[in-house]
Amino acid sequence: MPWGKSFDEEAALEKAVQVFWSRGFDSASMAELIEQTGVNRGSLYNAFGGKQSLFVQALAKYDRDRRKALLADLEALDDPRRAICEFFDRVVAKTLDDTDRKGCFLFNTVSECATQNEQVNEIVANGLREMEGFFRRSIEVGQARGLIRDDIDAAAKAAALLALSLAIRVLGRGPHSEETLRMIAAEAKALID
Amino acid sequence: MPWGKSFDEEAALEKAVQVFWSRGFDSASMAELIEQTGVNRGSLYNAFGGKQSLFVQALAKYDRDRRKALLADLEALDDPRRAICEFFDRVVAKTLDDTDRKGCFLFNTVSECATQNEQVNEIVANGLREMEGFFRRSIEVGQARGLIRDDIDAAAKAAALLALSLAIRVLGRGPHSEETLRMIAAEAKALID
DNA sequence: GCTAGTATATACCAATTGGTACAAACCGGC
DNA sequence: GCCGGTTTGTACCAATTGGTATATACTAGC
Repeated sequence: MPWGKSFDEEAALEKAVQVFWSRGFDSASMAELIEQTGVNRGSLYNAFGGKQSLFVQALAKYDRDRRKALLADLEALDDPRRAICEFFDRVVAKTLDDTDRKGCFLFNTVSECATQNEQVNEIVANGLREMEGFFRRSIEVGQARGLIRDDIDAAAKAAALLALSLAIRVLGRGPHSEETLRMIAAEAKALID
Repeated sequence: MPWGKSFDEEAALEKAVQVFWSRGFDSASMAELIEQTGVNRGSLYNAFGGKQSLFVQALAKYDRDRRKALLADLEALDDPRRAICEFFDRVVAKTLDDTDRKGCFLFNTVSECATQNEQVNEIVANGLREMEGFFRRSIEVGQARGLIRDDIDAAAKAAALLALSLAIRVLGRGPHSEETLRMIAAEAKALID
């Protein structure tokens, strides 16, 4: 094996992320993927396999680079209450910034799960599970440190927080008022008061 | 005009609702629409116009037959607290029943708004607005009757309730546990305690 | 400079996309 | 039984779909 691939696979995959993120699996076309990645048709198929396989890798990259990274960031604060508040501040900010209304790739894909393969379902399920886990852990740690009231049900609140963050991201894709999104975020924070 | 249409336009439209509901606009094909409605290609185009126009009419029918009807039903209870609880009980029940994971046609369409025309955006915006209005009105009436605490912000809670119902419906389309959905519904009810 | 693996451009494929055209069968009012 | 509009079946359209094939150009190690 004299030498390896030469084009930037990671950069191409990132472009693919953008396409699938804004269009979803079905509506994204290989033509657009090829155009946006700038990679030749044959090379794309050779490097990533078909459309399905490319989608899985794109979703996995998004999950790794964005979702995992964000949660790690917030957990590193080592301040559970602030982590949750910051989470919602960032969600709202990202949503308001999101001029082309792509929303969240992971949340968008939840709606496509029924028509997707097992790998996609695995990534989505794991992503949601870990987000819920982040909320639950934050609450429990907060309670252990006496920063959060002890009588709240961490698991229940975690589910509600996941739900509210998903709703902000989805509503952000449609007709919405900034005020509504902010109110939802405020209610989320109020859940752990 | 000697005589009118002969096939059942309403029944055909209901079939179209089912197709768009489960597939979304992009992924639904005219071939499937024609097959499922049982109406001939030419007749379909003649009666409803193109795909876009058919989608608008299908979404409008869903909005009218399902969303509007449900809210009217609940408001007729004339018991705001029970109306909200019943709303979430029904949302969870429908979601658990939803074996093909179609979710809610209106909520699904929120995610497609960016690529849809003004009429679709209008229906979605109005639907969300009226749902939020239903929650807010219920809370305010409850407060006026002394059934709901007076110190809660009706507008803020209404936004949160809308968000939670949307989240239940969306999460129901992906990998989820019944327990999670029930917890979210319980948290929704707890918001007005 | 040869070689082996890679990238590119292009042509090609069958199938499907949304949409149109049209002739024939159908039907109620006259 | 004729008439006007409807429904139907079918053929057809250009464009696009995801995917494959191939011939050529490229590049690094030998």
